[in-house]
Amino acid sequence: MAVSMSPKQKVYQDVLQEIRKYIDSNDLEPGDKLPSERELADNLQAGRSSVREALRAMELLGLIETRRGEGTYLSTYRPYQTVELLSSFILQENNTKKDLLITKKVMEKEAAKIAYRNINDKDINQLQSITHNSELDSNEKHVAFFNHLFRKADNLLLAKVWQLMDDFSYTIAKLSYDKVFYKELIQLYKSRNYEMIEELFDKLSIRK
Amino acid sequence: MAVSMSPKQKVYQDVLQEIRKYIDSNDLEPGDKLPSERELADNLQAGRSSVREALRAMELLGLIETRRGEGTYLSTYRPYQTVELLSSFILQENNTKKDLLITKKVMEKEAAKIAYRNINDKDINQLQSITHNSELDSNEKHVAFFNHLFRKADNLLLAKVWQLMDDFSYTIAKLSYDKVFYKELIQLYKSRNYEMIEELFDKLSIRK
DNA sequence: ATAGTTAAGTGGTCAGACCACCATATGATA
DNA sequence: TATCATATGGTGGTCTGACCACTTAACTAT
Repeated sequence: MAVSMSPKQKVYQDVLQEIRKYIDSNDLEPGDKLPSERELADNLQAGRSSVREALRAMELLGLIETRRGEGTYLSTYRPYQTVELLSSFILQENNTKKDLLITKKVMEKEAAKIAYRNINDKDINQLQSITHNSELDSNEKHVAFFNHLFRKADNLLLAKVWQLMDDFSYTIAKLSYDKVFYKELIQLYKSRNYEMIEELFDKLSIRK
Repeated sequence: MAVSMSPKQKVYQDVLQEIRKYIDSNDLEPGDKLPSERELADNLQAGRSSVREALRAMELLGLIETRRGEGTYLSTYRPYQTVELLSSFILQENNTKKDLLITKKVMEKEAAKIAYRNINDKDINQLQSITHNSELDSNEKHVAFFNHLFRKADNLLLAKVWQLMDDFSYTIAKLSYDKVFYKELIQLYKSRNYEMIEELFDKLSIRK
């Protein structure tokens, strides 16, 4: 039946605890391999399906990585995956257009500001070539442009959340700023004018 | 076999997506009932075990609540189990921590600015009473303080995402700002000094 | 030695079987 | 009629056993 004598606890939660203990007592580190599902089931005297429920939950949280044919491995935990999943549920509940667009803009502004100190001449060239790329429509330009900035902002979490919002806003309303905006922002990077970034964004009016 | 024609995706992840869609298209709210596991498996042409893997993961995340003999219900997101579990697995990653704290701060700053135009004398009093409430520790004050600001910012999405970040930062590092900070922010609201809000936040140094 | 084949191990998935539990319909009783 | 016990069906909880797809490594045959 189960693993411990806890009466109410579900088996998969027990398994979760046991796996944690196992990791602990064996000093497993990210990259190390966990026992196979069958072995775990056997050792913990639980069904393989229960073990899998625990492992799948861990996988979804980003705690482990699973490779078919190979095995299950510990991974370095980053909340990105979890945040991503939860956000997708939050977003679906609050798809107010206004909230979405404002929040997105906020994140873009902050990315632009955080990225500021990491922007070099090469980046400026790349940004410029994006705005001049005639193969992209205005939305694609927008995404490419800010993707670059988020990368330079070096905050994966911020980037992920923004990405999610962008995906959602896509179904609601496509958004890009006035052409002039991008040029002006690049200009600010060129002239090393940090203060004006905030102002530039504030001038933007949210419209579809 | 599966639900969609996505080849690489695991079934339980497809199921997750489908459930999300189901919730969306049926306008389900917290407290509402989901179809039974057997029914879902049938409708989505997946095995019950796969459906369960998805549901267990959702349960762990606090997205659903499950009552034996009754059914599965949507719940308002409560991260209890997740937080507890994660904290027992967490391997402190500096980048993660930094990303999280910065992102959180960004959202708090923007909330403070957006809320600005909706803040009245009553709000100022309430904020003040929060900072003076001796029954709260500094973290609780922080949360209560910004909860109020997010409410006034009237952007539910921003608030929810912030809440999410706060939940996670809890597992990594408790965070509140210097006592003086809150007083100064209130002061800025009082004196109707919008410009300085940005500066006040910028002065904050993220420290672990 | 090298290339090709085979076998064993692993995760991915499903179907079916019980169990424990809950709500409700059913029916007997007061 | 009103009340309470009980049967029944639905639901989640769990296990078992069976395949499949894929990877790795050992084992051939060349």
